[in-house]
Amino acid sequence: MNVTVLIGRLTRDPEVRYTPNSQMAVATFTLAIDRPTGKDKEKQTDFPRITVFGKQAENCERFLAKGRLVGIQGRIQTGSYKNKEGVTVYTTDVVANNVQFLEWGEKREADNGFAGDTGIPEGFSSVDDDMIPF
Amino acid sequence: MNVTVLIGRLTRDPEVRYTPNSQMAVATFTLAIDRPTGKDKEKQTDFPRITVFGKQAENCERFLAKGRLVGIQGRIQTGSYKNKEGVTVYTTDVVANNVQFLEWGEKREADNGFAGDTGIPEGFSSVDDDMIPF
Amino acid sequence: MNVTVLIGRLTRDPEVRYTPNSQMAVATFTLAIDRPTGKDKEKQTDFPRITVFGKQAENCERFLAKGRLVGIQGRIQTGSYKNKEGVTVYTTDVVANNVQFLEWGEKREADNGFAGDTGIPEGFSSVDDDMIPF
Amino acid sequence: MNVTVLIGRLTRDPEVRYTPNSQMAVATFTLAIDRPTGKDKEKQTDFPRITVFGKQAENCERFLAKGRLVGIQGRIQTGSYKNKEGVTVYTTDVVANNVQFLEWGEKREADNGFAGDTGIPEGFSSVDDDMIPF
DNA sequence: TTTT
DNA sequence: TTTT
Repeated sequence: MNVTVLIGRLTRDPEVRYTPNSQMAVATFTLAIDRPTGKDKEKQTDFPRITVFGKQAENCERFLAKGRLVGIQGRIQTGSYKNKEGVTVYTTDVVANNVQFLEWGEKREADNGFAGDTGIPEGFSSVDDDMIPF
Repeated sequence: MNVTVLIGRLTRDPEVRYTPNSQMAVATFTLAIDRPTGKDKEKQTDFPRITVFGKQAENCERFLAKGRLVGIQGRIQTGSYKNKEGVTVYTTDVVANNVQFLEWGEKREADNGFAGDTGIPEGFSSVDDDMIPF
Repeated sequence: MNVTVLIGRLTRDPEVRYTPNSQMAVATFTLAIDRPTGKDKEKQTDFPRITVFGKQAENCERFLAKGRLVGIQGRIQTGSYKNKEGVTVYTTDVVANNVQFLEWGEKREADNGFAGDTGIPEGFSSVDDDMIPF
Repeated sequence: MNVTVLIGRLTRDPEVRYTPNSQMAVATFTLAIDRPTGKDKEKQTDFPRITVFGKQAENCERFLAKGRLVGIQGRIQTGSYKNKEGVTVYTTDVVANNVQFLEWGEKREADNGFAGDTGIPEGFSSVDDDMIPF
């Protein structure tokens, strides 16, 4: 059993890649979720990273943007990759099997992030067909 | 909203630390959760890291051991720390607010891991009172 | 373990009662949640009944209204009562421990439902202190 | 969004029916889940009813029995039927899309419940193809 | 008895 | 660095 449900806002526009073989869309983004905290403590926020595959990834690209509110149903997925120094980095993501758009309206102009700054974790920059979870 | 429910087996005995001020117990361990995968694909497993605070942490120390099956109800918590090279490492854990023991029996002899090998992520090696989430 | 997470719209304004002794607020309402269904099948909707206690119940009264979108985190609670014919009726509700308002704006004018039509299930019409789940 | 995760024990052996057209297996059973309650209050238990379809229903029939511990991932489904007095009865069930067996061993001898006492709610006694949720 |  |  591995179930996660989140409601939060995108910290940036989603990034979309395509797997080399099946050309399946893979969208990734990060949610900001405020932690319910006693009034004495300072506000804290969690930033889980979300991965979406296939048709839903394409819809995320079309309809989501920085700041938009979404509900996610998915599961925790762990992995690892070697960074350019050759050291192993461990990752923990939420792979969504259901993304619910809780706010609509005109899609915002894309973030004017420049090319080198994708917001995508290094280990995911080359999405691959064996990442597809079904 | 930030809800996670997991059922899996401990990859090692839990590790327990105490916060310096309140002397609250903090247990950490990793679960192995097999991914339900088509029979054609090879078996895959996720390894989310769990953190438990307080009385429940003490019970984890007493009753859990490597291989034991547990149910976790919690939420995803993200954080970061600087490693000894000064580079920021991002972490994603599940902070449990409910641990359900699904197997009992004699607690196993502890893993004969030697002192330097705690299995605890570097960023957590000094647990601190401001980690307490309530 | 008993965890439920829902996102849906209120079918009516919430109803609020107070327990006789502690005078704790108890809000009840029903959510409409569309079932994701193949395009060939007709649209289907589930209508789980939600119960909220205490401060959150008061906030539901203030901020929620028919049609409003909410997220619920809670657990399934079953019970039973005898109706006026003396036959036992079994109930299944979701007791919320967290209600997240996903839409704001002016609270709508109340439904012009007349007095005898509370929308509250018979077994709940007399809320009682021993219903308080904490 | 409509997500429920439960861990509990069967109150009876599962009952299995087949839909008239597709001859798909439909298993139903009730879980007992103890409510975590302060030590002052008396112990309380919830009894949600579970419905499982298809191959998983067949596995439930083969491997589950009264008292066995299971994990359920599913969603809340509401419905209604008319009883023999012609009065409408509303139902709330959990439709499982994943049943995890948390205990194994020899399947127990079936409950010696007599024929007229199926433990299945009246409204479900004639399972029908349009109940299949996919 | 049902919501957008 | 991984469990049955």
